[in-house]
Amino acid sequence: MYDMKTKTRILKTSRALFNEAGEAEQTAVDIANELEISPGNLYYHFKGKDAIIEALFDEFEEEMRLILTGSQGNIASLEDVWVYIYILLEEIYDFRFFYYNLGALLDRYPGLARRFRAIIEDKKAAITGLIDTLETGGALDIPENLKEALILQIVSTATFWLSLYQIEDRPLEPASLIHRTVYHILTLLVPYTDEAGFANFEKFTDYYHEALAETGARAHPS
Amino acid sequence: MYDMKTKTRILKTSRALFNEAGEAEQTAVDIANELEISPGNLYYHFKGKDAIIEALFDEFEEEMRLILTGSQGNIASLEDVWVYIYILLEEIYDFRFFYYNLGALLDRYPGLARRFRAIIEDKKAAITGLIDTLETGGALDIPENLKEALILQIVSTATFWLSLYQIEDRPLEPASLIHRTVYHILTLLVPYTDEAGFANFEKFTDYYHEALAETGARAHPS
DNA sequence: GTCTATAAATGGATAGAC
DNA sequence: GTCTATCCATTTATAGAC
Repeated sequence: MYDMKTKTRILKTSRALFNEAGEAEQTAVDIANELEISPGNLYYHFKGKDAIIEALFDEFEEEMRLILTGSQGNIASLEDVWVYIYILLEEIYDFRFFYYNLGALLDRYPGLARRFRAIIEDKKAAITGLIDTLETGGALDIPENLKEALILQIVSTATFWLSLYQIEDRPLEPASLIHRTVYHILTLLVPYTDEAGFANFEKFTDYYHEALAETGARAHPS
Repeated sequence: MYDMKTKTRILKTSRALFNEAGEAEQTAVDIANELEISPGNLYYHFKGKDAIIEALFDEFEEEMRLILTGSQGNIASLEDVWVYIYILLEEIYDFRFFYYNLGALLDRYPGLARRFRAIIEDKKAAITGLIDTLETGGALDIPENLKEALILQIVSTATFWLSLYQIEDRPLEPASLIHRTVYHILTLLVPYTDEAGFANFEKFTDYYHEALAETGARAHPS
């Protein structure tokens, strides 16, 4: 931390602060205090909180693009889907403050709205590609008139899962949270798998419950 | 409008303002201006914006409870489900500003968070009851190990649908928006219906496309 | 109940010394 | 690059007259 450039430290600390305590709650001065630098110094590096958020979005956008436009050609089974979705959700978790405040944020920074929309489109394309691959490989068979809605459903879940857990307010470890959501998404595909795929899914169910148990959470509220 | 008590007018106008331009953007003075009363007068009736929001939530909570805990015993077909979900989403639409800013809002008013969570629980119970009724009637058959996830999926969609369309940013008439979402939710049930149910669903598909056409929107982006 | 006027508080932003 | 000091703008909130 000590050898980082101030500009880098500002981004790192801001992100942590936003994720933990909410973006809307943090002022420029708060960030400066957390870093133990003066507000003046902060403003020397970034023209206010807006500029910091834009820079953070740059980072987020780049990493999302890497995941979403990377080759999904080698995904052949539900196991592979599991891993892929896990990685996607993990990345979202690292920038979760964007998702907590989405509405307010896109209102305040219209430039971001356009770019965020583009990420959603990439997500849609990635999921579509993934499903097509699975269908070609014979692991899945989805009626044509349901496919579009199913894809939208998956994209939607992969976008708003954090909001749902935020409301539920049962604090879960990040890993459980993500496991649970991946499980949830795979659930959507199960009706369209063959017998083998269904058997596989049962395995995932076990894995999911184990993962929850490991981190001290429970699959079902008491 | 002229014969309404000022207190009522404040609530009515605030809600409209919040829904149209975002809650975070409106100050107490903005609301007073819109009503053409003085800020002092506004503060006489409500101890600031917080008090207004709480009063609006009171209204929302009551109407949601009426819908969610009302008798769903007479729901026997997918058609009935369609109507029921439509009414639910319509109510949410009337208080949509709560949903745009959900994260920030629940952070700012922790008291609201508890109550909002209770509404989600009611939603979950209502959907569960509805599905049980359909299963008893023979219209649906859902594998036991998928049921919980399916219910959560429906609740989640019925909560975050507006956020999704907000991002998509294709301004739709409220009616199309709601139609589309109901269609979307029913899609989740289709894999578990019998042949008759599936045929019925095709009819809904047509209805859905007609509804979109009527309001000048398109089912698919060009 | 409603107004005008004004105080108090907060957060955003910059100038100038080091 | 970094600090201190300060200013400006916005929003909240209240006092006191009508």
